[in-house]
Amino acid sequence: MGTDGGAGSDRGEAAILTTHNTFTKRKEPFAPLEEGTARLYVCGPNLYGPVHVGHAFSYAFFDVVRRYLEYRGYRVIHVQNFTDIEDRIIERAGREGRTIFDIAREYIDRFFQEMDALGIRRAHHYPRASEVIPQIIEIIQGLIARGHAYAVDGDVYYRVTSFPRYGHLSGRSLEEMQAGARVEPDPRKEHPMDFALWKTAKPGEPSWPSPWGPGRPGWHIECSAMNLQYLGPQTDIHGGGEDVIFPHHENEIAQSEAFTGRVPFVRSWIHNALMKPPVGEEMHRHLGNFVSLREALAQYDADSIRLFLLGTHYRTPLRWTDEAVPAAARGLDRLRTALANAEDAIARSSDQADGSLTEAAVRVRQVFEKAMDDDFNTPQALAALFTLAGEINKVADAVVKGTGEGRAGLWAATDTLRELARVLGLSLPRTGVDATLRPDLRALLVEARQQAQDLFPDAADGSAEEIIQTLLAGRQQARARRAYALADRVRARLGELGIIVEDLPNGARWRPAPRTTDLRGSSG
RNA sequence: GGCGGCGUAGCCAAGAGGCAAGGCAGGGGUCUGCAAAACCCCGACUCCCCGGUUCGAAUCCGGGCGCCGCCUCCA
Repeated sequence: MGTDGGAGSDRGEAAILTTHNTFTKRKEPFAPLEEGTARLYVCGPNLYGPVHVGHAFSYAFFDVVRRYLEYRGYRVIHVQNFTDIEDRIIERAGREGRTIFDIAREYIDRFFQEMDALGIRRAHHYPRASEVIPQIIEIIQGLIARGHAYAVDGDVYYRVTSFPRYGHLSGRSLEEMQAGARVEPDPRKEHPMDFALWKTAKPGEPSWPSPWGPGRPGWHIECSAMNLQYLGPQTDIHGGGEDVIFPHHENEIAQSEAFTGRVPFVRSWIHNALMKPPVGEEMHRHLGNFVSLREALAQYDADSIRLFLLGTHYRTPLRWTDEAVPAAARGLDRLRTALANAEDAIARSSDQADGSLTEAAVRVRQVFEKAMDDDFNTPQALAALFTLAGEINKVADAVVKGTGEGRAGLWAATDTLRELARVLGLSLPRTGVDATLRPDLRALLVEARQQAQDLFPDAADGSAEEIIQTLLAGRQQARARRAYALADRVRARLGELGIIVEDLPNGARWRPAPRTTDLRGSSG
């Protein structure tokens, strides 16, 4: 077995991926139920409002989990739910005179737009609670039949005392939970910790017909139904923020295992730590102190945000601040610059071999894999990338100075850097300029032509990139004539537009400045 | 009250018995018309504090101090 697509089979290493399992509180070797296939379920958002950077952290991390599993040769089946039936959405719908489906549609559209922008690969299935009502009813009926649930006045509750392992995931016993209970127990419940599987409809609320009368599902049951529907009775990895360990995931285990009889429901529970807001300790949508993903994307580019998010291990809390994120953006610039330096050096390098850099690429890949194998240690993996960038720069520097060569090694190293960065979801785009800058660039060109028409041809129809190239070419001639004032002025003006110009021995190079503020905003 | 976690350089952050990764910021130097980038050199005599175990502890044990999460909806 393991000859086709097993873990790391194409890497020749018998490395073992270990993941921290919340259920056992230990790191365990990743061993999927089905050889070569990884079933991944990630708890998705409640659609009552926009997602914030904390959600982005969770989804970006699990995106990396998926990418790494695929890098390791697994076929991944990735499912993420949308909660479109829940108290807050219903409340909001009532307040705004809309349907819950209307609200859900708005935020699903927005969700995809923002996730795409962040470079998060789409899951294979995005079931919504409202789409699995028949499966939910079937599960509830099964639970009643097996004595794990009971109906009262149109509500159905899960009987926690019927499930001996209840509390294991969150590490507490029924007695402990009762001691800390902060809500008045519903007298109709057999046990205070019994939770709702089905809620009878209140006037004006959306409802579905059921054997217990019109009503709607409780929150936890949707995920049990979706798992069963899309991944089967057992899943390899089930993830989410650590705030949903209890009661959500605890209840999922109780429902799913009691219904299917298959244990464990999930082989490895993975929970990310929560992100803190710039000020305060908890970032919550209902507290109103969150940084929305939309705001974040307006201010920073996707790679910078990802680099920031992955710079802390996923089980360590991190804080979104106006110092830390720009610092990550500048760090990202170092990675991009290394690639640009390598390309520049390759262009002027003639020989074929450079053993040291080729070896460095192999070594860095090993370090990267070792880090990722150890419970997705992205900070260490990132450090490996920076090490490789440094090695690339050294060789590129030597090539430029004429003291070294290394075309083959530079190729190998840049390929490796790009490939491993992609596993972390970093796209490291070569360049690229905001198309909305074109009018400003045009104006700058017109201004330059007024100074020296012979140096700057009128690129009236050119794209933003072409205008930049025209400006740089003219500037180069100006420099050749020692017209430094003009050359420096063009460079400074480009700088104001977020275009950094670097004069290299063989010509000028440009790149977008690390985006640490909203260039379109008032601060720019 | 119960369960769990955290405290490492100016900032962010890995490491979990054997010379304290990496990034950002900072200082000096090389290169450059200048700038930028890159390269070279420099930074915790020490990992919240106090004890203990050990040849050896940031890492293990005990006790403090400070901060936080969950126990109710939350990624």
